[in-house]
Amino acid sequence: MYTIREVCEKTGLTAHTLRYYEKEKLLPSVGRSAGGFRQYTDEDMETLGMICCLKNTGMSLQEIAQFMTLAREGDSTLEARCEMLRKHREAVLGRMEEMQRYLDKVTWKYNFYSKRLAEYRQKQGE
Amino acid sequence: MYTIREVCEKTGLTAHTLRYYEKEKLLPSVGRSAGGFRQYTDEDMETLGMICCLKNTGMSLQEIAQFMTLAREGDSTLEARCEMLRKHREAVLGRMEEMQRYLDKVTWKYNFYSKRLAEYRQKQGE
DNA sequence: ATAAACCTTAAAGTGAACTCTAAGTCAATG
DNA sequence: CATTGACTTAGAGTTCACTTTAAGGTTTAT
Repeated sequence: MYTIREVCEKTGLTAHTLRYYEKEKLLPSVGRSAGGFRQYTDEDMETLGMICCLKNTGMSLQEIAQFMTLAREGDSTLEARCEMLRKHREAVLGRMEEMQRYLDKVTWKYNFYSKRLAEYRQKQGE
Repeated sequence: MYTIREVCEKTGLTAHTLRYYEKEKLLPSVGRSAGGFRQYTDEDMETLGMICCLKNTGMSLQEIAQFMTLAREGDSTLEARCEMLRKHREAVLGRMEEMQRYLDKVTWKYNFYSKRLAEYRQKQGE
């Protein structure tokens, strides 16, 4: 069991964000201590890992909430979830190819600027 | 010379967005026809290409505006621009490595779900 | 010459994802 | 047992990147 503070440290999310994710149904309702404090289980941590993975590959919180809601409904939603992951994986692959192309352009520009800068310094030194 | 419409078609940006970018100093002030309509030059198109490249690799519009403003100030800002590109390139590389790690996780999850789905269907069929 | 399509502006509105505030409760330490 | 600091809530506010609106001027086709 982890306190919200410990979960913040482990995930890099703020306490505000964790409560927000719970409100938005990304996480199931987290268990509470006698005093009403949140107590995150290892399973919650697993779910959070998946949330971060999906979020950081560009899935919207809304879609993540949808996925997580399906996950809580059991095996009858396996097909729908499988399909969501398939599509998402395709999207990520496409995004990475695009990024690679843009990266090449950034690299080219950087090299171009480096050369121009060297020339400029040459001229200044004369 | 291109009308705003032609530029929209070439870049995939809307006319609203193009005017917005100009207002935010991403583009220099674009030339106008007698009637006051924007006329984009090939140089403007080049700049737009760079803007899209930087934007699509995660640079904020604010930073792009900064970069473009420096570019208009001439060679004395070469060093600053070079440094911006170097840092941005690093960030993009880091982002891509992260994406790759997350992609592996998504792929793993997808395969896991596919297997579970096959098992589930097996059971249903019995 | 007039209608339809396209252009202009400033400014308000939108949606996503937080982020902060206020007012109060709980837990650990001197 | 009181104080300090972490936790609770609902709800308002912020930032980014557009996106739409309102009110009007321009161009092109008939």
